[in-house]
Amino acid sequence: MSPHRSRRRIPDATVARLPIYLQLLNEQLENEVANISSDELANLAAVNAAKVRKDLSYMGSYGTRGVGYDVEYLVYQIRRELGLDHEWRIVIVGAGNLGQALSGYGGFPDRGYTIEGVFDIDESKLDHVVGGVRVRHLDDLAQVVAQKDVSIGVIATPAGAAQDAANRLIKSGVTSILNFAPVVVSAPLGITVRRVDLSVELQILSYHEQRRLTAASQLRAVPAESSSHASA
Amino acid sequence: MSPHRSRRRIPDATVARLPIYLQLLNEQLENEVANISSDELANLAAVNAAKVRKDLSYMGSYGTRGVGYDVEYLVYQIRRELGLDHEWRIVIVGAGNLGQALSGYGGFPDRGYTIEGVFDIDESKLDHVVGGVRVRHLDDLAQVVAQKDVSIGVIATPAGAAQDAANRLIKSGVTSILNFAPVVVSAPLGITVRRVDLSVELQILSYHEQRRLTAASQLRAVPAESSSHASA
DNA sequence: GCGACTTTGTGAACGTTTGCACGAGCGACC
DNA sequence: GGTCGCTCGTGCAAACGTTCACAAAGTCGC
Repeated sequence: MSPHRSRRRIPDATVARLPIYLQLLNEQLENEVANISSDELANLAAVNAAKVRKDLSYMGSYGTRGVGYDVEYLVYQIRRELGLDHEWRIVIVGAGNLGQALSGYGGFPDRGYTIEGVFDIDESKLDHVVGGVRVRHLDDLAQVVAQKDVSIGVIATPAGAAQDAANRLIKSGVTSILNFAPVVVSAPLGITVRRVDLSVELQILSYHEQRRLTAASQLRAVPAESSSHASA
Repeated sequence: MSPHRSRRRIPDATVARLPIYLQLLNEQLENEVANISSDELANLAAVNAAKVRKDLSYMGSYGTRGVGYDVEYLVYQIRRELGLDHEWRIVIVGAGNLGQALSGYGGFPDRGYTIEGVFDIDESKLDHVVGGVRVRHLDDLAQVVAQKDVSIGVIATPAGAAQDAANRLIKSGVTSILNFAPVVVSAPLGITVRRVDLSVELQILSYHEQRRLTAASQLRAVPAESSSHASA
């Protein structure tokens, strides 16, 4: 079977960078750039060139020495490795501001994610159309998940409703959950849960900002340590 | 001056976890839990207890052996370390779905972030009130930043407008930027930029999902490797 | 005040990630 | 077809992060 699937395991740190490379490479394609060196890509992504090469080498990717990488082929390879070469069907629970922002987020359909439904329990939100999808009652979740064979659920509810949303998603048969609510939801083994808290990033940012301020006021006249972090 | 500021540098990995501990501890406070052990906190955060202790020890925190940590004091310490013990004034550029979601995001004011303005160039969005703040024209950005002494800018524009937004923010005097647009924005040294791409997380999730699927179909009858990742 | 028990704080071992440095392969040009 | 210059792929060492394991330091009951 599958002659070229799933090679050696790719390090988590690398997996986290692949989507960024992918995006940058897509931009290059739009600008009709056919070829790119690890050094150029590294500059775009604000990382080290050796890291780029090592990351790409995990995919068994072949660049050409003396030349660089074929952008189109690289895009193809990264997409395949991330599983973006087939369609992912997702549902969003919570049709508030965040749920609406996510439904309308262009990055999703672009990358092969189809939003099969947006759900809420608030009567006043039902039947509104957000991002081209009609908001349905949460009670219809299981049916849609089963019928459309949805494997990923996105939680965009307030904190208090997140665990319930997770339970319903899991019961419906979803196996991966992306949780935007600012709580830790628990799930049985075998369910992958990732958490994104918008305010966490802000807190990390203000930590660095604060650090810079106190450093500046304490170590006056000492040259500032290198700042300008980029990417996450 | 300042008898107890800025001790040894805290590892990035720890800084990224502190906001999560903080949130969990706040929940405990609401439930009138006055004391917590590293083991309990570790369970809540889905991490290892030794990691919790080490993380907390970087702050010079003192738990009590045989008892645990005083929740309230821990909250105080983490807040101070993250710089949440004073007010941060932020502005949001982009009043689309995401900008609105962010303005309305409860987690911000809760943690000492004040939204001083939401800006857009789309005439049709001006003067709408989102999250209690009136949308103003981007041309007013510099004035507000200067007047209110804003130090953090959030970019919630479409990809194409992000770099311009960043330039304007930097020119206005903002020193830290949180970028939600799916592009890498460049900034001079000394400006801290963090990037959050909502679709990156989804791609990491689908990578794992895909991996699980192919593993299941290839290594049938081999017990599944431990899954259920938690947190980011 | 003492012994049993609990939980912290941290040294040391281990694993992962990064970055350097350099050999190897490719294209271009003479 | 040989030489030169460029860029990949990767072994290795250093940096960083995680986990174990245990002494130290506390509580509690008697």
